[in-house]
Formats: sequence, structure tokens, C-alpha cells
Amino acid sequence: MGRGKIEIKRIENATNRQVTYSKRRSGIMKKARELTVLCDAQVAIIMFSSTGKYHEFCSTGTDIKGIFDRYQQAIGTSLWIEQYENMQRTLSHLKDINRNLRTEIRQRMGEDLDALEFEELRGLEQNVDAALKEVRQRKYHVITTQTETYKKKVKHSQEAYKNLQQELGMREDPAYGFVDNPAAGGWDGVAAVAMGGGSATDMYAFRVVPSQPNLHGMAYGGSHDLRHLRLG
Amino acid sequence: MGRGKIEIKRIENATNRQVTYSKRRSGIMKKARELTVLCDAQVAIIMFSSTGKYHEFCSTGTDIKGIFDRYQQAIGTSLWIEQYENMQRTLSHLKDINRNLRTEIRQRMGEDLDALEFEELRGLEQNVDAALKEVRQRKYHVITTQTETYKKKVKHSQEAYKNLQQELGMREDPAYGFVDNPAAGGWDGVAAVAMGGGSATDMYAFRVVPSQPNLHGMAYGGSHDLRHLRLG
DNA sequence: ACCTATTGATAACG
DNA sequence: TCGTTATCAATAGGT
Repeated sequence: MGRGKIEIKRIENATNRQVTYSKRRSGIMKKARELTVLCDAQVAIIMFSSTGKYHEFCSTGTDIKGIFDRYQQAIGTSLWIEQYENMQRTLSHLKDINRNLRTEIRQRMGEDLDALEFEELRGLEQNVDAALKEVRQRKYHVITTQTETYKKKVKHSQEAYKNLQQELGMREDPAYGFVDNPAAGGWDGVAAVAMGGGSATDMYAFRVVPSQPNLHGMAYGGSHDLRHLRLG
Repeated sequence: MGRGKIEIKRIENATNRQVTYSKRRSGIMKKARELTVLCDAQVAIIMFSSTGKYHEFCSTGTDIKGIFDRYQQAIGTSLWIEQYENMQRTLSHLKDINRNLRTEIRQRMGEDLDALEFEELRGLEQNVDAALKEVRQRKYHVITTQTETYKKKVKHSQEAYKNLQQELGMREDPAYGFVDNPAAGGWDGVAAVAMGGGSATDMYAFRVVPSQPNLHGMAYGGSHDLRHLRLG
């Protein structure tokens, strides 16, 4: 219909295409509206033009969601069920992994060891033993580094003080003087205590991962509390 | 159009209504198809007749779900994505937890200790040390229990054998006789070796949670491989 | 947006 | 549901 018949194929002229889209779109919308009234039908239409603009039609007395819910009921299955089930699978997989991780942590803490075979116990023991050596080594490294740093700071301050004295021509005041060799209980002493290893005094209980404190306030406060988490 | 103009209001004659529905429906579908071709548009139509029958149209190259996903994106606030996003949040929360658990395990294995403060290191050391004691104790318990069990079995078999001999009135055949006190390297010997603690020979690396082997074949083979997991 | 010649859709009927 | 056809509606191309 129109001043000439047209072939049903993509209109190459963009302007023409846009005009035709607009005209025919309103034509379809009108037809849809007439259909719903004449035949007491429910209709939902969604359109996207080649330029990305969207238009919709929906029969009165309902909405897009309503018609799509009815549609999904009609075809028997949800359109999003596949995606939903995929996520469910992923979720339960992650939960399984987390449960295993938590179990491993508990075993590494010396709990729930009943489930382990002897060979596994033996492996765990060796592994924990090696880990303990690593941790002690690291602690030693930290404490010695810290000690050296403070020693240098003391040395530096001391020299700065002496230079200041010389520059001002002042005599040294014993009350504010620095001591070259700190007494027992100084930095070297701290290092010695630190190397003493884990004693019976459990003044600091190792619990959470300190480098990621942003999660502490969420759903758990430590490894064990994770067991309360019930998601999905 | 037709042999006479009609008023746009509900057709009361049911048969007539059904006929009109059928004709106009196919008319709209044709128009929609032409629109998608002519104007390079995407169209989705769902119709329900007054009798409950449903019909749909969808432009080629996509499907109802695709167009509705795009529609939901276009209008911003979604019809179904809400629960989808809830799951996304849950997922990323679980992933965060997962990451933290893995970090804790790595730290309990003596890795990634750089992020820890001294006091945390100290706590970790004490904790691992205590865990090691627990594991050793458990291992000792297992090995002694096992030893006792085998000893009893040996004893029992031995007596059964003797009873058998007596009952049959046979002489003892040295080749098949039981020895009352096993040589060095027997069960007591094994226990002694087991209590030796984790030596440098790491013949068995502790890796997965043995009590839940059903997950071994899934996405990871051990604690470290979990880092490769990228879900969602 | 509007106009209108022309084609397309369809109401009524068989 | 299918075909026919007189009639009305939609619209292509131009302004």
C-alpha cells in the first residue's frame, strides 16, 4: 500500500528506514490495540529500532510482567530458569568449597581430626610443622628488622644531638643523653623473647585474615562463625 | 476494511470474535515480520486469545528471552533481575569468604606472611604450635589404638590356630606358626617411628579434606588450585 | 508533519 | 479453517 509496492528487505537509506519504522510501528500498535478490544485478547509487544530506541505495547488491564508470567506458565518453563539454575549450581559449588576450606582450617587448628586416616594425619603433621618453622622464621625476620630500624634511629638521633651540642658549644647534660648500649631488656632482649616460640600464654588468638579487614563486619567474625552462614 | 466498517469494540458473537482474532493476529504477525526486515528492528509479541490460546512472534536472530533481557536493561529497573542481583550479591559474598579462607589457609601453611603484623604473626605462631601438638597427640592415639587392635587380632588368630591344632590333634608346623613377640620393626616399632614427628622427608603432602572426597574431581585438586577458580 | 495515489488487510459470506 | 471479494485502512513517496 502506498504510492508503489516495496520489496520486503532492509531499507538501506537510514532516514527512510527510520520514517518507515515510525509509521509501521504505530500501525502495528493500533492493530494490536484494536485486537485487544475487538477480540478481548491480551497482547504484549516490545520493539527495538535499529537505532536502539524501544517501544512497548500492552493491553489494558495487565502489564508486560503479567503477560510474561502468563506466557511462562503457558509454555511450562521459566525463560530464566536455566540461568537461575546455573547460579544455583555455582552457589552450591562455592558453598561446598567453602565448607571444605573451613574443614581444612579446622584440621589445621587441630580440630575434627577423627575423620583423618593415619597417613593423612602424618601428612598434616609434617605440613603444620613446616608451616610453624616458616612462621617462626618470618617472625624472627620481622623482629630483627624492626630492631635494626630502631637501632639506626637511635644512632641517628644520638649523632644529631651530638652535632647540635657541638654546634652550640654546650656541655652534655647527662639527664638527656643517649646511651650507646641499651641495658638487658632492650631491643635485642625483645628479639630473644620473640624467638622463644609459642608459649602456653595464648594472649593473642589468631582468627581472621588481617590483610582483608573489610569483611569482618559482614556475616562472620572468624573462621568458626562461618558455619552459621546459610545462603541461597 | 472489509465489506463494511466495524466499530472498535468487543465482538459479542464468539465465533466471529475467534475468526477475527485469527485473521487479525496473522495480520499483525505479518506486519511485525515486515517491520523487522524493512527496518532492521527487534520485535517480540505475545498474544493470548480470549479462549486462552497463546501465540508469539519474535524477530530472527534473537528470542523472547533475549528481547526481554534487553527490554529490562532499557527500562533500567528490571522485572526479574531483582532476585538475580540478590543471587549475584550472595555469590560475590561467598567468593569474598572463599578468598579469605584461602588466605587464612595459606598463612597457616607459612605463606603470604608479609601482610601480617608482628602481633598477628605471634598469634599465628602460637596457634599453629598448639595445632601441631593436637595433631601429634591424635596421631599417637591412632597409632596406639591401631597397634592394640592388631595385637589383639594376632592374639586371637593365634589362639584360634592353637585350638584348631589341639582339636585336630596335629603337631605344630613351624612354617605356619605365629610368633608371640614380633621382631623390631613390628607394630611397636611403627608407633615409635610415627611419634618421631614431621621429619624433612615430606613423603605425603597434606592437601585436601579427605572426609569429603566427592569434590576432588570438580574444579580444584587442592588448596592452592582454588586460586584458579573464577566464578560468576 | 501532511497529502494522496496506491497497495494491503479484512468483514462478510460461501 | 479456507477462499473470495467488495470495501476500508495503511502507507510509500513526495512536499
